[in-house]
Amino acid sequence: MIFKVIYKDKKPIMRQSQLFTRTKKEAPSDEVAKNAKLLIRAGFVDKLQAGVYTYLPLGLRVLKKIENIIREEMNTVGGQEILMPSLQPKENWQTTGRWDTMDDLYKITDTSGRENALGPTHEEIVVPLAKQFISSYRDLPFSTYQFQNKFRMELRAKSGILRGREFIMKDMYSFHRDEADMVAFYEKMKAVYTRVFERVGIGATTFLTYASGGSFSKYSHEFQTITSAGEDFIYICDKCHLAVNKEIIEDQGNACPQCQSKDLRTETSVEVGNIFELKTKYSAPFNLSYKDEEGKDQTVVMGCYGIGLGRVLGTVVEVYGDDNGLVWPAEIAPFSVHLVELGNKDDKTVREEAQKLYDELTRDGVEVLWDDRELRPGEKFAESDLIGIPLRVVVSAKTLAAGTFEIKNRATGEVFMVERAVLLEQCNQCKVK
RNA sequence: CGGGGUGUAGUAUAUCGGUAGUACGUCUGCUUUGGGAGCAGAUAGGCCGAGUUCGAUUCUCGGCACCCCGACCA
Repeated sequence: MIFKVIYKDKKPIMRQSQLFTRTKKEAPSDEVAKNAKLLIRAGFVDKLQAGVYTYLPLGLRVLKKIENIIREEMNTVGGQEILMPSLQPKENWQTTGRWDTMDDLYKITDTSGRENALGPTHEEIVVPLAKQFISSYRDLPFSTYQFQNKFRMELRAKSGILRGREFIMKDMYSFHRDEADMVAFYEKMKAVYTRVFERVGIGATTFLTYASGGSFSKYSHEFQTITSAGEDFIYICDKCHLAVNKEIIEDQGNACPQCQSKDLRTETSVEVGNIFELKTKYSAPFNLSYKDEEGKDQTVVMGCYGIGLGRVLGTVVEVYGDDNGLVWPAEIAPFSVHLVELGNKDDKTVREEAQKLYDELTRDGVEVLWDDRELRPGEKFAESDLIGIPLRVVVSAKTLAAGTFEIKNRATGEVFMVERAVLLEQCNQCKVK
């Protein structure tokens, strides 16, 4: 009977009494990183071992929101989504030489003695793949991407979910006839990445960061988000909203590469995304080439573009989390509204009102987590703050008597009593389009 | 990988070379209901292995795990 009710609408469970996970009052004593403490306490993730995490229902919802934002943005530049395997033959890695040179490569041997790598990145797979479909300059350019679990044998996994041994990454690869075309695409990706981080909610604290390495444009680029949990140091030019890393400072003097200003401030930061001009580094060893207009063979020029989803999620927690718990930006919040019902066994009117509101909001497409449990108010409030949904709506005997609803903005802490019409408008505003 | 720290119940902790205690959680009952409640009862624990000892959770050695600093990080 219960199952019939739950699956009637083919929608995920959004009633908290049905959620199999639970929050904790205290974080595990060995966790220091804010993201790990809060995400574990709130029941968003579970640590299986160092650097290896399970995403629980609430955490997965956030991860999927981030994934969808990235997907939409990759599609704007014509990226075509695929999914490549984690299990990768040794031969591919020998072709590029990285079987022997990559220290953090997971190597596994099966019972027949066959050796494979667990993919830490996918150049070794995507290049032979592209080779099957590229023969002429007419086949270029194109780009393809995936969301996929990467494996890296970090000697020291750390900072909660910011540096894992297994993590989900969006990796995109672009294929071009020459460097000019690749660089043009690369420049587009800078804008695309900027938009991704804006939508995720960390636009103000994320900086395009110039690093050394890109010989064509003189620089390579990273996207760095300011947070005390960061492992990197960046030097920020607030005028241009960009930054340079330590290498550039050391090699080229401490000036902004755009406006030449020397008025730079230092911050610790996390690398949330990066873009690379691969050029022919991987296309050459695999002989990935095309015929130009004159029928001559030319080597394909490549770029690649990565974003670690878990790292982005963890960074958001580091940036916004407070003493009371998580605080989610609207676009990636697990739910838009936390409907907290302060009911009473003997009085069903609160339950009925909550049900009515829940039905109405969900019909409008608002994602609602409904706390329908019979617990004391303090516990429900504390837990609501911990979970960090942007808008909390309370339905109780008090609000019923007043003929209003109580709403609380998690980020600002502001509480208002509002009429039903205002409430519906507010809820619809924080709805994710 | 070098250095340091820590391993006691689901979580957080205490004590002790001599039968391991508390709080939260969970379960039962009653009370309570606007900021992680109260009473009563129940549940559940010494990372693994070796050594010293009459006896080890405690001391010693080894292993493993986790955390921190560093190195590393397409």
